[in-house]
Amino acid sequence: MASLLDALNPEQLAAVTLPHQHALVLAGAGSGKTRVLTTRIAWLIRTGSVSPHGIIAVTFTNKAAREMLTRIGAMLPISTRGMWVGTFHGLCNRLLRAHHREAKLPSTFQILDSQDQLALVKRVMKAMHVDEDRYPPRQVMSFIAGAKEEGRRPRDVETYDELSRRAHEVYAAYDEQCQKEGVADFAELLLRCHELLAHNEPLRSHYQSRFRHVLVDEFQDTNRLQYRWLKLLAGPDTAIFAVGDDDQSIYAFRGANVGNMEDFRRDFHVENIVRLEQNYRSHGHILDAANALIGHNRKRLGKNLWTSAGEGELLRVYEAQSDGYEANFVVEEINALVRDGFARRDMAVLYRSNAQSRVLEHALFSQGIPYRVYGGLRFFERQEIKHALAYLRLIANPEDDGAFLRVVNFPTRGIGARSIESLQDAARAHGATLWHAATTLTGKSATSVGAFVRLIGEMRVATAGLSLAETVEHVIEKSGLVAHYRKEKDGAERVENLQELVNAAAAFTADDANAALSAATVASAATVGDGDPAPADPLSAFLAHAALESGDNQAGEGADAVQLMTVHSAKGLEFHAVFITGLEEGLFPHESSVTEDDGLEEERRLMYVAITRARTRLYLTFSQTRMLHGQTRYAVASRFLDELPKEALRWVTPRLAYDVRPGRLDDRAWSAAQPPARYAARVADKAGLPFRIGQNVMHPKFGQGVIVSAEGSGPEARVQINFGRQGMKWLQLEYAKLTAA
DNA sequence: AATCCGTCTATTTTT
DNA sequence: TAGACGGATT
Repeated sequence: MASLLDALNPEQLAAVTLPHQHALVLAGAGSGKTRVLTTRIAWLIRTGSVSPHGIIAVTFTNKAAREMLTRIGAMLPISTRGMWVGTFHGLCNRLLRAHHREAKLPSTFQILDSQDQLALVKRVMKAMHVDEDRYPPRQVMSFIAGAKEEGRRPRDVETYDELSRRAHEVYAAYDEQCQKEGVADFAELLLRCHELLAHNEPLRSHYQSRFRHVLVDEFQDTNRLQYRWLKLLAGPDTAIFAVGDDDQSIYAFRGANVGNMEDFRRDFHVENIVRLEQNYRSHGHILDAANALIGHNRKRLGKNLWTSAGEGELLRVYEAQSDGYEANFVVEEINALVRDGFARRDMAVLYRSNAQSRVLEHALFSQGIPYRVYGGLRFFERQEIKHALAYLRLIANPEDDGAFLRVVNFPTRGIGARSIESLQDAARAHGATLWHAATTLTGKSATSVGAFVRLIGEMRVATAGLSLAETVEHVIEKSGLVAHYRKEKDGAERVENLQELVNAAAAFTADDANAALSAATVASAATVGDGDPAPADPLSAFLAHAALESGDNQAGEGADAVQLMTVHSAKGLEFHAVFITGLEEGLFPHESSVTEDDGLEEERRLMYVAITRARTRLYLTFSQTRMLHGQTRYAVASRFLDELPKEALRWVTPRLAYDVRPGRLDDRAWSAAQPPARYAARVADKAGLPFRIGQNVMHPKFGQGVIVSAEGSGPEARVQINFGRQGMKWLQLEYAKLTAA
């Protein structure tokens, strides 16, 4: 026991050994959050206060769930089987599979990923003759997802405008269609599971008494429905152990509700609140900067990180003339760091939006520096994989219209738009699925649709006795997918991926299926049965796995490469050296955040997350000009730079030839941008304005700004000025009292 | 059925 | 700027 708790600091120890009561752990960045969570679980089991069977631990990502399992496994001699550790969606899926009848789902129900979901929304809208231009499917989809995340079915939804009224109608039809096809989108997993527990008292009390400990990771990221789900799961003898950091809440845009932390405290009368403030990651100046920055936020539970590691290096600030120069600076510094013996994989270049990666990649590539870009297409999202999965889905559940449409004519088998349309008409007329229409209409006839129906039928028969891997192998061959991609000129990689899918299926049977599906069933004589099912249908399980865990996005995990990613995806990671790039008003903080409620505070939290990724060295860079949407934009430095303590910063921009302002290294003049002369000259000639684009100006009301663009001439002339935190303004030159600054 | 071309759009993302 | 998408063309 001692060894388990040995290396914990007093706060961590307090959290780990809390009594069997609800608790909220405010875990600052780098404060050993995962360690506390996993040690808590190990401690509970070791002290015999609960069996693995009585624990459920919820995370947001599969990665976090895996990490937790690995670490628990390392701490405990016993098997972690029987313990429910997973994502909200994964755990709900498990419950729904186990109780599919009560949840009114077929045992083989399929999970729609966002791609599938959007396709279904479009299909429903088309059937309803809803104008896609007036009601963009994406917006309708997020309306539906948003409603579900609030726990609302169509009958509970309030509409407020034209779009929401129409979206509401689509929602109703969409839900009906999902039910007909036996498919569930991501939000549906949670909502359906919530309803299952809410409406089925025996089931609810069964799980409530089973799970004596509910542990939640990243609690600040939970949405309303997830919180309600947790509340349902917690019975009178359940203790919820929630770990989170309100300062790292950066997912409000997808429904995360930090307010859940306050609500939790109130709803559960939480008395045990532990703050983990000792940071084991970053040096002093970095933490000073992080603390000072986040101190500008009003809405906080309050926390101050400290370290015993010493002050360390100053943060290096660099102002570039253009995004290209900024990238070059980053590359030079990376080269220098490599020369000093640091691993590239221990350096990260962060940016606010993905579009910024291009210039950086270009610079890295031309210098021959290996790099890896996070994000992008994941394995199970690839076209060829989705196609193969669609065949598999049809074998498991032919009513799946999405899967049907995806492959009915792929590879092409002479089923054109008109035959598909007549199928859709028939299906609609009978209120049935496409499969139903196809089988009843064409029956055993010699039409191409009939041939497709037979193909699927044959596949189902042929794979009935096969292993999962053999099934996949059979399907990718017999469907003609492999042959099709062999013929295609750039198909080699796709064929490889299909082969990789077979491997994934083989691996799945070995590990995941057992871990996920046949976890120890501690005999529950309960009438209810337990969510530890006998490995029901391996194919459905594999398909669920494919939807819930979309796989890695890139190969080359092991390579020593510089890591490029958005600040969002850097959350939870740490690096020796971190570059935060594009620190400009309008970009970071992003311009669309100023109109959102609490948008700026969320941007600031994002910056806080970015800063706290760095262990020893942190670069903050921005550029005077940036190519955005095909246009050069002039920008001023991000206000976040002003919010950092000067004592922690070291200005590293070399004095530029054109820049002769005195004392610029010391005073705040650098926060106004000076564009390269060549841009200014060209535009000034053309527009004939007294002011140049890129020029710094002073306005009596708005203060200092930079001219971003101009239009018109003479008395009509107007200029657009970026006043930094005052925002972007169009001013008529004739009236605006502008002076050169 | 495949390819081409014009139009549109552009924050962040996991499941 | 560049990628995605939809419609039209070959």
